[in-house]
Amino acid sequence: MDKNYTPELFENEIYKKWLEKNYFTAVPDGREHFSVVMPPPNVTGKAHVGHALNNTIQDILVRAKRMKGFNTLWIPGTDHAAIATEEVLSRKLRHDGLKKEDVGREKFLEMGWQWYKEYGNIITNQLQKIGISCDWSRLAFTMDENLNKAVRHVFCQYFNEGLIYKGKRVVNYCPNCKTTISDNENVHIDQNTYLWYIKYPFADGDGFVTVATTRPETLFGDTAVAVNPNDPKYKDKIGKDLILPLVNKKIKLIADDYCEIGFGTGAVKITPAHDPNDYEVGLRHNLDVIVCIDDDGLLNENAGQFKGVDRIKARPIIEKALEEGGYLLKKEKYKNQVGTCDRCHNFTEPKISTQWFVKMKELVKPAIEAVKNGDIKFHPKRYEKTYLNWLENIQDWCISRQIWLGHRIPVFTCENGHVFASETDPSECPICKNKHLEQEKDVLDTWFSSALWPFSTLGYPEQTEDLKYYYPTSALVTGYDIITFWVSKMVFSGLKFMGKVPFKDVVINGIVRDIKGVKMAKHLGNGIDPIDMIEKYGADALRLSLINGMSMGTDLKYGEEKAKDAKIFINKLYNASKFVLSNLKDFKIVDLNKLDLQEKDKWILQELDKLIKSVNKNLDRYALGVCASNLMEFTVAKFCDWYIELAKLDLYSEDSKRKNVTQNVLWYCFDCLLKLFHPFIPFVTEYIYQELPYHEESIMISKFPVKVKVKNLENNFESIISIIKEIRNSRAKYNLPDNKKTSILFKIDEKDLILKENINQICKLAYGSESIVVNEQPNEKCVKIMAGDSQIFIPLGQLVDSEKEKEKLEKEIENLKFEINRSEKMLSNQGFIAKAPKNLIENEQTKLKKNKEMLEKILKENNV
RNA sequence: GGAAGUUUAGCUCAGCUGGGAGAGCAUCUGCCUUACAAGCAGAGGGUCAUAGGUUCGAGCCCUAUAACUUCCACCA
Repeated sequence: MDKNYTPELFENEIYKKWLEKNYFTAVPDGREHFSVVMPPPNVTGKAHVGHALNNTIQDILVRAKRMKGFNTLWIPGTDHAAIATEEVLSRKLRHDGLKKEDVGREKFLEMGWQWYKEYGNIITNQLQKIGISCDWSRLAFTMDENLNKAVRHVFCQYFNEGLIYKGKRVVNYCPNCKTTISDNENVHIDQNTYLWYIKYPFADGDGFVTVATTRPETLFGDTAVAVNPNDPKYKDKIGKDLILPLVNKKIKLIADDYCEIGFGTGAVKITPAHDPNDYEVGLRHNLDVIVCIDDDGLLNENAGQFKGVDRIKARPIIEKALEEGGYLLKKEKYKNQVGTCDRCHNFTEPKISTQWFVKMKELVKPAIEAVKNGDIKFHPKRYEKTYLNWLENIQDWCISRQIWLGHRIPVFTCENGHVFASETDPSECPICKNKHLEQEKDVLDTWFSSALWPFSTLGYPEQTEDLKYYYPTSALVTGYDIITFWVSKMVFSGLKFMGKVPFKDVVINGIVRDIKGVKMAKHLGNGIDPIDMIEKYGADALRLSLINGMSMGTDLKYGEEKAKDAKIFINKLYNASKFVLSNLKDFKIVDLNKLDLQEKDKWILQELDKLIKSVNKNLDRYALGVCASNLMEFTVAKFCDWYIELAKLDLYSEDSKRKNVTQNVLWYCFDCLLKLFHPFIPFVTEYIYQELPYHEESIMISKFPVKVKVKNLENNFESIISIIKEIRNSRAKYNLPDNKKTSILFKIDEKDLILKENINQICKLAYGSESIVVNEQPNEKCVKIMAGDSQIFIPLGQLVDSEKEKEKLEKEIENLKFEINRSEKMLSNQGFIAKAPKNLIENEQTKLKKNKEMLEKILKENNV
C-alpha cells in the first residue's frame, strides 16, 4: 500500500478489475431483484456535475442493494437528442454553404450516425471514471434497433386504438430549430416590451375601435376584432365591419366571451393563425386563418411590403407605418411573458399547422391514480404535486417534429389515400395492395422513445426473461426539472403497455449550482467539470463531496473546495487504515462473543451498531446525505479520535490476550466501516479492503452490515471519555502545552471498577506522564476533578491558581444547582407528570437524584 | 395569476414520528504525541426570519407576515 493517498494510482485499475470480474452484469435468478434504469444523457454530450450527482446517487443505491444480496441490475443508456444533434449537423452544413435538403434525408441520417459514433462514447467513458456499477453489456441507445421496434410497436397500438391523431392546431414553433416543440419545451420568460394601441376604423367611417397588442407584426393575420358580448361600450357596434390598418381589408367586429370587459381597451384583435386562443375564437366564428409569418420567422407575402422582414425586427418598422397612417394612438412600456425554445433559447412562434398528437386525458388517468394510491412514491413526497398538477391539466401531446433525425413516424399513405401505421416497413397497402406508399416526413418527439425506457431497455416488445424478471424497476433517480417531461410519460406508458407501473420509487435529486447558488451555465463560465475534479481529487472525493450535506430534492451549492475537503477526509480514512493494517499483521480472528471485551470495546461496538442501523435506515429513506455525514462523523469522532488512541495501549502491550481482543475489535469495526462506506466511496474502500486480513474476493460483493453481531454491549465508557475531556480542559485552562506532561493521581472509590480498569487509558489520552493511585487527597497543590465517588488530581504546584480553582468550583456548583432546579420544576409540573412518556419522567428523576448527590458530595469535599 | 421550497453559528448545511440547539469550514490558543501537520487537543460564536396560536413542553405542528429561490399558466 502506498504511503500517501493517491487515488490516481488505483482507481482505474480497480474499475478494470470489476469489469473483468463481471460484477456489474446481472442475469435473472431466484432472488429478489433491484433494478434501475439510468436517465439517458445526450449521447454526444459531455458529463457535467449534474450527471455526476445523479449517477452517484444511483450507484450508491445499487451498490448497497447488491451487497445486501439483491439481484441488482442497473441499465445504462444514452439519448439521441434529435433536435440538438440536427442543429449541430445543420450548422456544420451551413458552414460549407449547404442546407440539409442539399444532401438529402438518407445522407443526412448517415451523417447523424457518424456523429453518434464519433462522440457517442465520450460521456459513457466519463461516467465510468465516476465508478458507477451499471451493466455496460446492456448499454442502450434510444435509436437502437430494438428500441426502434418498441417505438413503432407502441405507436401502432396507439394509432390503431385511435389515440394518435393528426390535427390542425396552433403549436409552438421554433424558427431557429425549424420544428414544432411541445408545450413543455416552450419556456416562458419575462420580457420588457411595449403595448401598442392601434386604431381600427369602422368601414362606414363612424369612429373606430382601439386595440391594444404586444404583437403588431401579427396584424397581417387578423381576421376579426373581438369584444365581450355584454360590453355596453361596443354592444350596438357588434357585427359592423372594421378596416384593418395597413392592409385596408374589411374585418368584422365580433362578440366572444374570451374577451374580458375592462381588460385593456376591451377589444382584442383576433389572429387565428398565430395564437391558440384566437384560433379557438376563429373556430367559433368561422373566421379565415391567415398565416403571415413563415417557417423562418419572417413576415410573408400577406404582409405586403413588409415581406421578408424578421417578425421581431418588424415591430419598429410597422410602428412607423402605423404612425404615418395615423393608426397609432400610443405606445406604452409593458411587461409580459413570452415563449422561448428550451434548446436554443430563441423566441418561439405560436403557429397554425398540422401535427400529430396523442390523446392524453384518458391515458393519463391510471398514471394519476398510481401516485395517489401509493403504487409510485416520490422522494421527497412534495414532488407528487408537480406531477399530479401537470397530469391533471394535461393537453394533448404534440409528438411530431419537422426534423430528420430520430424515429420517423411509421404512418404510410398509398396512392388511393389509405392511411395506415406499420411496425415494419410495408411493401404494399394492406387495404388495396397498392405498392406506391409514402411515409410521413416528420419524426417523433425524443420523449416518445424516452417514455418507453424502463421496458424498451429490457427487451420490449418481446416478452423477454429480463422484462419479466426486472420489470417493474425499483427506483428512478432523476432531477425535478424533468418530472413532467419524462417521469409522467414513463408512468402512463408503462401502465398502458406493461400493465404495471414502471418503477416504485421516484427519487428526485436537486440541481447542482455554483457556490453562490447560481445555476451553472456555459455562458456564465461557472460550471465545474467533474472529470477535472476526479483528476485533481479522485472519483471518491468527487462522489463524497456531492453526497455529503446533500438533501434529496434540494438544490446544492457546489464548489471545488468541497471536493478538496472530501479528499482531506478520505485521506484521514486512508491513514486510519494504515494504522489498522499495520497492527493486524499477526492477528487471529475470533468470534467477538467469545472474547472478554473491555468497556472501550463494548463502547465502540455499540457506537458502530448505532451507525449501521442509521445508515441502513437512511439508505431506505434515500437520505444519502445523512448516511454520508453519519459515516464521516463516526470515522473521525469515534473511531479515529477515540478507539484508535485507546487501542494503542493494548496493541503495544505485552499482554497478548488483551492485544488479541483489541485486534479483533479493531478488525471488526474497520471491516464494517469499509463496507458501509463502499457504496459512497467505492475505489478507496476496495483498495484498502484488499489489504485487510480475512478479506473476501471483493468488497463490492461482500455482505453489507445490518447490525453488530455481539451481545451485551451495555457499557459506561462515556464516563471515562468525559473524565479525559475534563482533564484536557483543565490543562488548557492553565495554558499547559500538550507536550508538557504531568502525573495524574487517582483516588478511586472501590466500587468504581470502570475507572480502576481505565486509569492507564486516561493517563495516556490526557497527557499524563504517569498514573498514581492514592488513598488520600495529596498535600501538594492540585487541580481536582470529581468523578462520581472517585477523585482525580493533577499536581500543578505553583501553577495552581486557587482563585481559578475556586471559580471553577463555583461554576460547577452553580451548574448543578441550575440543573437540579430545572428538573425539580419539570417534575413538579402536573401536566408533565400526567402526559409525558414514562421513560422521560424516569430519566428526569434519576438525573435529579444524581445531580443532588453530586452537589452534596462537592459541597462536603470542598468544605463550602 | 396558481403552486412549491428555503430562512438554524461568519460561510455551507444536518436536526427522522414535538422531550435540554449539532457538524464541517472559517476564527483564536497550544502541540511535529511512532496512522494522519491534508494532523491532534482546547476555546469562542445561535432570542433556530418576524408575530401570534396549539401543547405540560415548539427549531419541529397551526395561522399570518417578510425576504429569497423554483416550477406551472393562453390573458390582448
